[in-house]
Amino acid sequence: MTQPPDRPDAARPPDSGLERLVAERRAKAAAFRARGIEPFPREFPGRVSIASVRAASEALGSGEESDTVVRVAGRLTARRGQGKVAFLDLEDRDGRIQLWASLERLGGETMDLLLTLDLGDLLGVEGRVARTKRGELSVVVSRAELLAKSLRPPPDKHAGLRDPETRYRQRYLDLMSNEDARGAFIVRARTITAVRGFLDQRGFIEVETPCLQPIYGGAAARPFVTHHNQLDRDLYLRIAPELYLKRCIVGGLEKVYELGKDFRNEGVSYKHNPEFTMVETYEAFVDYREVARMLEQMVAYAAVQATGSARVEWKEHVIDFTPPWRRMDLRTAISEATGIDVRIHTDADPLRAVMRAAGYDAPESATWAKLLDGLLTQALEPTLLQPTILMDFPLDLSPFAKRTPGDPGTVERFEAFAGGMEIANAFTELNDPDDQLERFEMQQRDRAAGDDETQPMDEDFLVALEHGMPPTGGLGLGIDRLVMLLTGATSIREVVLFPAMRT
RNA sequence: GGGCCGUUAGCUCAGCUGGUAGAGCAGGGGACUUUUAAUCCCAUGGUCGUAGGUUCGAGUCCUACACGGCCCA
Repeated sequence: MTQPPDRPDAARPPDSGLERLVAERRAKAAAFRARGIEPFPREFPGRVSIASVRAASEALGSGEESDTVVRVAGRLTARRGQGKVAFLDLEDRDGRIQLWASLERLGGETMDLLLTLDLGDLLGVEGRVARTKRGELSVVVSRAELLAKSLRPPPDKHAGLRDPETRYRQRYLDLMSNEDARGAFIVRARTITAVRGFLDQRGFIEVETPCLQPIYGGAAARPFVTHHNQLDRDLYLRIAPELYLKRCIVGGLEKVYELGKDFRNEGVSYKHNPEFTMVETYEAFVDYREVARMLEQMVAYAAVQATGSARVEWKEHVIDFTPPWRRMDLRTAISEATGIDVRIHTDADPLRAVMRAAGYDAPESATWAKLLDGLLTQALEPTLLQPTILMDFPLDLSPFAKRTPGDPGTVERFEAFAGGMEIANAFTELNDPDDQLERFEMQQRDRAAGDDETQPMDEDFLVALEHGMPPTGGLGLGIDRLVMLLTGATSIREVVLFPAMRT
């Protein structure tokens, strides 16, 4: 396994490669101190971003030097030339710019500083902006200051860091050496800002509800268990904020959302991380059809804000989030995709037989609803590349959704898919406390039958519903998966800064 | 959980049928006043993921394990 490098003072054979490189860097830091240069100074005032320098200097012609003096700071990523003139590349979060250093302008001491620096050191410079004869925008260095000494060698300046394990475990190395990695997290930040802005603008208020919950609920998942020492009781990390957000609706907050982490004790895959980010919204007085309209507008808005377009490249395709999205009835979609009509096979045994005959996985213990869900996952979901809203789910899979009038086995629920993944889940919220009690009881029966992803009974939530919850449309949108789609990432680990790793 | 692949210098990677471990970059010494992966010369840097096994001899073959990646469940 690839371990993070040992500390330099750790016992190891003398003069090993890394130890020597670190010793050389430490010796340089000591030499700076001996000359009265602090290798870790406290500030670099007046610094502007490299991107802003570039934007302000577009008109500068080759061979021209402007009167503008700028102060830029960042990491030293490359150096060309030595002796009496040198070119260095300085990189900050949003850009890279060449530094042009000459003995003539700088004098021996500063020139020596620049030539003694190591790649990876943090550096601040002041100078006029110029464009070289060959057209490269540069800062003609008149002052230079070491801002932080890097004591360990950075990844390769061209190839960057490739090893996926090191990229995830030491993400800072990925961020400093791979511009794409940095870009993905900038898109992520913009996406979250856009989602918040969209909801705020529509009159939602952002609320915060407990992550540590005495009873978990709101999704079909196994929880993490933790313990409060003083209260001497176990608590669960939330699998969803749903039941608390509905309490807010009961209280009259009318339109609420929460954007934050949920925790589900399940396997890790390209689209699952045990902790992940979800936005849940609840709006009083609307049903799931209105939620669907809001979702497609919100996602299209976020895509434009984060990437500049509602059309994004995904693998070899282009996904177009422009509303309206395709809407299909779940059962129709399944029979079109599989040839299996779940409206004919209305019991578990015949459906299981047909599924097995068609080559699908159909566990003996699965109920009819679970089998249908299996068909969705196996046959339909991977084909849903363009944004698609599948409407009307089996009641058994949806303990918090309102029944469809005149169709007792069905609820007003939709899931949205794109890129072959589920990205959102929504329903007309169940607000009849007696029906809710029945649903909890159904869940208890399923648990007794061996299902370990059922909802535990939540009496306190029922009491809240008994005080009266307005008709409400609710939504959960997976932020990580949305960001995957907006960045072209094929693994959730590419959009989670510090993904879960073994040990 | 199963299958396949990977783990060699700080980084990126070679290393064939088993025969004393290589390159580029980075780092060290030197040359160079407009470079763009700068260039040129010199020297340096390795418990080949871990533990066993086969063999006269293992980076290479076998087994187990660890960690990772991809696919499947």
